[in-house]
Amino acid sequence: MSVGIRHDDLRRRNRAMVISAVRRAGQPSRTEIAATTGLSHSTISAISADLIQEGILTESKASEPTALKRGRPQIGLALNPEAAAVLTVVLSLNFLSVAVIDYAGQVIAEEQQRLDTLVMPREELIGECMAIVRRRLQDPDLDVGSVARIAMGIQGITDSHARAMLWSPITPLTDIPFADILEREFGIPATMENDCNMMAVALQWRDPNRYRDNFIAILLSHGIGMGLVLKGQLFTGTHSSGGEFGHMIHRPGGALCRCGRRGCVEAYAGNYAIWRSAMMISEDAEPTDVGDADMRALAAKARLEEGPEREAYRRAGEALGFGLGSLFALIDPAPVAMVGVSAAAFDLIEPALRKAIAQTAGGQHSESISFDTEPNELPLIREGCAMRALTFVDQEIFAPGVQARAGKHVA
Amino acid sequence: MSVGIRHDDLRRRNRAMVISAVRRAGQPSRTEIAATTGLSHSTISAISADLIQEGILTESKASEPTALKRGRPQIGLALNPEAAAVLTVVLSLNFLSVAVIDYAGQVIAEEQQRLDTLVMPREELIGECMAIVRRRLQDPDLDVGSVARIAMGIQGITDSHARAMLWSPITPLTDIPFADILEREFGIPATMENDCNMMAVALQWRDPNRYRDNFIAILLSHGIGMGLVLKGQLFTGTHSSGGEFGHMIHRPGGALCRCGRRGCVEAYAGNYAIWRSAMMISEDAEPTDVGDADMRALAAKARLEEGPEREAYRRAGEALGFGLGSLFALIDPAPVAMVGVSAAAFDLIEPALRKAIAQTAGGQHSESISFDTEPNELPLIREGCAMRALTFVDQEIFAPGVQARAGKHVA
DNA sequence: GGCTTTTTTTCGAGCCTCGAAAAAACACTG
DNA sequence: CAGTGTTTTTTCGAGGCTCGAAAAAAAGCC
Repeated sequence: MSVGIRHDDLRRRNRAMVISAVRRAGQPSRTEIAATTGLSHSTISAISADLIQEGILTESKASEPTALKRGRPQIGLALNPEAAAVLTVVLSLNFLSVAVIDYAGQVIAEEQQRLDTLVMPREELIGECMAIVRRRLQDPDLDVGSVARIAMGIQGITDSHARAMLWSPITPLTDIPFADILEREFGIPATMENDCNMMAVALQWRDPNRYRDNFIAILLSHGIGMGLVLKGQLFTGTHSSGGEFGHMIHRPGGALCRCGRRGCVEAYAGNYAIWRSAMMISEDAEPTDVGDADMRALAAKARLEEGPEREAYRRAGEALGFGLGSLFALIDPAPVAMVGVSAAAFDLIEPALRKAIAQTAGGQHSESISFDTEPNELPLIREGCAMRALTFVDQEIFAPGVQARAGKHVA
Repeated sequence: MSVGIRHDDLRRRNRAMVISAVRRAGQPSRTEIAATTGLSHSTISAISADLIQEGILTESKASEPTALKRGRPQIGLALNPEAAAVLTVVLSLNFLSVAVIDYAGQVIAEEQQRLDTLVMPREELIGECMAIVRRRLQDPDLDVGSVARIAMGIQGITDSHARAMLWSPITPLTDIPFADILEREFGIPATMENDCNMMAVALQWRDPNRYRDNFIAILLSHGIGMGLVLKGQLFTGTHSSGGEFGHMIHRPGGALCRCGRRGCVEAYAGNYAIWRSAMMISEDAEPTDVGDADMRALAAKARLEEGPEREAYRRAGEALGFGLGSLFALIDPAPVAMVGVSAAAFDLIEPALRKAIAQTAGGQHSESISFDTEPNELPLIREGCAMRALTFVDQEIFAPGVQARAGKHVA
């Protein structure tokens, strides 16, 4: 059962609330924070005084474009960029990218690198990841002590505690506990996040109006992934990162999927599946890697004329539509963001997708379901990792406060 | 954004925690409560003194079979049965059943009635429901003032706020706001709950070891319904009661479902679908009602010999298996309880079901997924309604406390 | 009957939030 | 430019809550 609320939890929670209000709103005044949190002005005043004194928040006087109003002007509160820093590591197919981000969310350094993820042996892959992180941490411009968190994102399945990569399409290797390895190597708390989950987190921050309580982010790439937010919270499985939308069964016993099973949504809508279908290769053929450029050429061809290419996208749309329909039967319809190379070909996918959804339980409001597309997943994943790490610092490091933290260290 | 924690929330939450600890544990001592809640002995002592003084809890001296131990014996705390009462109304096909339950969870009165739900006009159906409730409330043995909550359960789809029945297989009528009607009629707060959700709630109370954080209750009856508990919490859709497992798509464009669409899981696994298949009737045929006795006879025939009956159950198992597999792809595998008439025929369903699951993403641990069967859904639904209503009283009426409630009334 | 053990209550200290009032900081006005 | 009005922020005392330590209570044990 959930634990009771102790007296000191109260302050911790309300501090967390103030910090998150500032992170969300940009430069809210104390009065605005009081309004959104429902706490009294005196409480907000006391808490923000503490937070400023601890160097977590700053008063921003740079509110130049203030509308001239009577009365004492509001003082905007902002996150102090120097309060901390976080580091993001995004590992994708043949590509490794690292960024250092200040507490206010600005990128202050980054580094990228190509590497052959598909063939690298275990030690080498881990080694390269550690090396690039070490280079960034040794940057003389950076105060290493301020790096409070590392968030690593990867395509594939991670465990539900965000500690390890269990399986990934970008490497034959499995079960690499990246979070533990990073922590041991650098002594900085780390997590290993699923790419689609991070996309969802990023969308929530980018456009909180559209992506607030319930929405779906779908990665249309080599594989099909999903990040799901329900009731404002990231939905993860109980054992794994969950949301293996691509491996819902579209046609029992159907086309061969990369996962070895048959009839998965991905076996019709993944890049390799669209390619296989367009090239009139058997559905039983082993999945092959298809480059982004090839996919773009395929989409162009499909737009040009009727033919197997267009038919391939139609079938992808159908699979995605029935999959979404089944999902909507379970969770009610929600806005969908399509991300990845094939999202750029969403015009080819959409008609069949909508037609399929209309035939399912979720399709009652099929027209009202809205889709957004974003062809480039990498920036989203990094942004999601950054926000993940930053909110961790907010909630777990800064919210407890100095005396609480001091107490913990002693214990 | 979520609201800050005020000072008075603290007491409310901790009172709620103590009450729920007592409801869960039966007759825990103050020391046990302190251990499970993590609060100090002094706090538990203060809170329980209040609750006893308010007549919500009682000290139970009836701890006869206490193991003789040194030291001051523990005093068990129990719910005071007379603190309040709740009323459950379960409306199912041709059957209406009402029960009055005391605060400790014991049934103190009940009444049942047959009625032709399929053909009754709107006003008459509502009228019969109100009449049976009124009769129970007028029982001279009952203190009407103590009835604090009515929970109504129905087969079908309810809205996400548990206020109205949106659609049900037991009547052609739609959109009946039963909760509002009950509240207006009797002045007692009421809810309109989905049957499968209540089954899940009941299972959680009946066997908290097996059904704790993540599990699935599936109703195998005329239609196919599902109640889903994730992370210990009932999962409901954003608009409706959600979890329309029966209308996930099994075969795109396949058999005709009662809902008018094609290829739903229910169109292969609902009673009418099994019957249709066993009788070698076309998959395009309109669904017909099949009695429980007929279904039992069908199952007996299927057990006896190979033939279309056995094949029908096999196909039902396959549909359920692929549906569950897709579900498991999204939420990771969890224990499943099969409830309803066809759960008694689960021996006929299970082999094909397991075989299908094994071909899906969730099937990696296909053997480890365990199934339970319970042929009678009605007692479960009533029990779920009762617990729903009682925990509402716990959390929303008794937890705030008298002075808080007095304050509310004034405001 | 005194001692030990365990549970429960009591009591003062320390925090926290709140409301009211005061202070601060600005615009407007004549 | 001093006075007035307005809005934001801070200050201060009151009231509650939880906690730890100590005391009290209620048994068994010898």
